[in-house]
Amino acid sequence: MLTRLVETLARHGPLSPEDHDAILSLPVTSRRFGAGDDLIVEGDAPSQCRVLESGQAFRHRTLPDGRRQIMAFHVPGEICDAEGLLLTMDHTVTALSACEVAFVPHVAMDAVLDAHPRVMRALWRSSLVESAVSREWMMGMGRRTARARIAHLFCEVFLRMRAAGLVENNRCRFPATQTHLSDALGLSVVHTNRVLQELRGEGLISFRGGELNVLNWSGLEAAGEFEPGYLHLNAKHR
Amino acid sequence: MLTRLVETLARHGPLSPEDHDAILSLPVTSRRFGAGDDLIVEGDAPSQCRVLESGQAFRHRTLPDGRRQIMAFHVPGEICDAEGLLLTMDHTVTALSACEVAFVPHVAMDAVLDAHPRVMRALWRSSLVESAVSREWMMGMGRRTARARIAHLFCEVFLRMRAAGLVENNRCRFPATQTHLSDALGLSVVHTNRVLQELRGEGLISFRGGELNVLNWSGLEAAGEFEPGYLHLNAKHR
DNA sequence: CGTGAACTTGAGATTTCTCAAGCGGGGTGG
DNA sequence: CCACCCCGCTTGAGAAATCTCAAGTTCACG
Repeated sequence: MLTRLVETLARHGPLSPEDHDAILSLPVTSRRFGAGDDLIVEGDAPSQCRVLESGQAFRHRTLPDGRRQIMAFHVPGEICDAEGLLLTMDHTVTALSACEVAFVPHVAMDAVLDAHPRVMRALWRSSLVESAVSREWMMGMGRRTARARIAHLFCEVFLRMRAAGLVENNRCRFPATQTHLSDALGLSVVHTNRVLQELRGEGLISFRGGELNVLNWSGLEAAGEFEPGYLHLNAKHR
Repeated sequence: MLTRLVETLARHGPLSPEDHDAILSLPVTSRRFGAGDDLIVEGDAPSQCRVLESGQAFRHRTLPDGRRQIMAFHVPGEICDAEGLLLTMDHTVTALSACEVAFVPHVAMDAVLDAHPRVMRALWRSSLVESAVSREWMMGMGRRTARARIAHLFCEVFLRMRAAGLVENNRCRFPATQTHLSDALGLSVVHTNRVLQELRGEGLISFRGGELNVLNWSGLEAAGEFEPGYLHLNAKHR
């Protein structure tokens, strides 16, 4: 069941065969969600972990008057409410596309984590990488132009999807609307739309039908001032 | 030595007496830094943890052309390079004020973490709270006005300093310059200055001589659309 | 008393926003 | 099978927040 999760965790730290087995024998129930369904909402104190087996999701929070901020996108293989193990949810996670989600009871997860320090470390490391991604988003929202922010986001999603083995021919699924992009980047939809046209016009990307197609990687990287280090993708585990 | 760290970790999870002892008997060397000194810089793969025993610090990254983004402020008691245990540093941490920093070798720390799952969890939880703070900053930079962002930052620093026992008479140390504030909030110094005058003019705060004085808490909260939940300060551990 | 960093102020320039409206395709009820 | 509707995308145009440039002031410190 959780093979995708094992792959993801293994990318975050060396796991022994026993660690593998422990994860794979975790009790799981699987459930499907449609695009736009909430996987978990602000204020919840969950008793299960949600693992994204397939599909994409996003974290977000909405202010009373409707202003929304998207804080992260999730790619298959990731636990999208890991903080729920230790904290009450302070934001909502919603399906961006149709998703298959594996539910793992916290009690079982806790037992594995306490008995297998390497697994806990791997999960911890994955939260640390998420933090690094957040910081990079801050860099963008605080100090980059709309154009760079959009290009940067595309670079990031593309690389993370590739790491999950979900890029083919420089294409990957990314069914975000322009409203999603705007809310992720702190822009208005109108402006996002205009900048998107610019990027398309320059032949850097195509972005239609829920699919991102990178036509000119180095151009896109340059436009986004993108440096992949913060994703810690290939770093040997330390 | 590490009593402050123990306090901080204990706020993040129940620790047994043995856990306490394990932390307190960690080997430590202490060092002083002046304001503006780097505690650790981007690209480092440290072999020690840095614990802020006193003073404040901030995380930041600077783009080639000089645009700087501050991603977090640190308050005494926090480990300011916890991610260094598992990751190469992707940003720099610099002293905001004069600091006293305790250095703990990773080998020793690792041993304690593996032998004491509750300690690892507490440390992990503290990274998760840092993430929550990052998300709140994103909310601000993406969707709040300059005024709300500044007020919000003051609320946050004030509450975190209070949690560390460092507020007296509604005052706490916060020796950030207006340039620091600007770089943390994604604003220009000029604009920061003007908004600051506004907040002062309304009698919400005073902010001089490296000291923050909250004159009207509820007014400041309102101006910042501040809701303290994301700090997870009083939450019972889960 | 000189110097530099931090803070202030003025004023014009930009980016980005808001409001408003039109377009287009897919999905649905009649 | 068609008409309608809604959501997402696009465009236009004026408005607002914020930025940049430039210069002056203040204050702590040597």
